[in-house]
Amino acid sequence: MHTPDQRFYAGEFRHFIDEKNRITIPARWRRGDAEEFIILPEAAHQFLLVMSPEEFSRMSASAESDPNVSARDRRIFFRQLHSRAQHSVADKQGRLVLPEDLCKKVGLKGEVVLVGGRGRFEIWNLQRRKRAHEEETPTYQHVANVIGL
Amino acid sequence: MHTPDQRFYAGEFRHFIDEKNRITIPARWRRGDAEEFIILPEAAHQFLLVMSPEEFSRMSASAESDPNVSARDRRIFFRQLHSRAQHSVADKQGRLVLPEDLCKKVGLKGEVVLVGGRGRFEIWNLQRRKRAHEEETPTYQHVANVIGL
DNA sequence: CCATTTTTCCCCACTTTTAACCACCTTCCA
DNA sequence: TGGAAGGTGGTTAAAAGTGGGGAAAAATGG
Repeated sequence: MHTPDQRFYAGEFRHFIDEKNRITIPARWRRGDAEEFIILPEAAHQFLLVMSPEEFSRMSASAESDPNVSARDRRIFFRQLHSRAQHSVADKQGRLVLPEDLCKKVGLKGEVVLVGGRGRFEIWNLQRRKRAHEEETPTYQHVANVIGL
Repeated sequence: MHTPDQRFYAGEFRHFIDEKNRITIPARWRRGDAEEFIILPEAAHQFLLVMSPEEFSRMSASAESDPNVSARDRRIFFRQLHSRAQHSVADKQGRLVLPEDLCKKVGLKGEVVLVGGRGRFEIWNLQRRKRAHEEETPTYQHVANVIGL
């Protein structure tokens, strides 16, 4: 249930993107020096998705095999997917350089929120995150009730 | 029926959260040094839930497979779940640092109540716990009667 | 192909926060 | 009644987060 590269990002952190578009990855989320990441904007440009290359591969593989997607759609999807994704390596201080264009797309500047999500994490604009979180809360509470959390 | 990491927390303890948001885990509940825990607020922000990463995984797995939850709701649920949960490790004295924001959410400060509950335990605000306990007592007694306890 | 400008990235430095460690007091039990 | 264990408080050293300078690399233009 826990492969070696299977990361687990949990919690929420507020950090700053500096003048050089660098953002510190929470220390608890780091595994070692010069960690590699794939960065891509979420489909609706609501936030940035960050994950390891392995997680990216897993995600791609699952898209590859989904029976609900036609071969044609799949081809188009992968073309866009790989053009949107960017590769980045953390520096010795554990910071990631976020590509300027991706930041613009999802409205990232100054203080942002890093949100853990299993094998990946998200980077959100502060206000947008607040709104989305509030919108999702009723659903969360509903499911929590159902499963008896 | 008892896997190695399957814990059983029983009883109720009154402890103090200090200036640094540390709380001592009851000695009887400790298993070893540097024990790991996942901390998350209960859905209605009534108290904090504390459990081992294994217990957290089990709980996640049960949500994963529940047939009463739609795929969409499930996705939202997991997003929120992982953003709310925080990872923490006990120090050599058996104390846990509780994240400030989580304490605020459920109104924890100074003296609190630790309540055992199967594989996890709860941390309550004193008054709130008292009220909730009184409200739940009739139900408890009713069921106890039914099952002949 | 070389010179110049721009960008990237590596490293150092500072401040704040975290966590490791030590010390004390109280309680429980032999 | 003394020793050990449990709970709490505080000090100090380490780590985390942030900012910035300068070398290396890349892009640009003649």
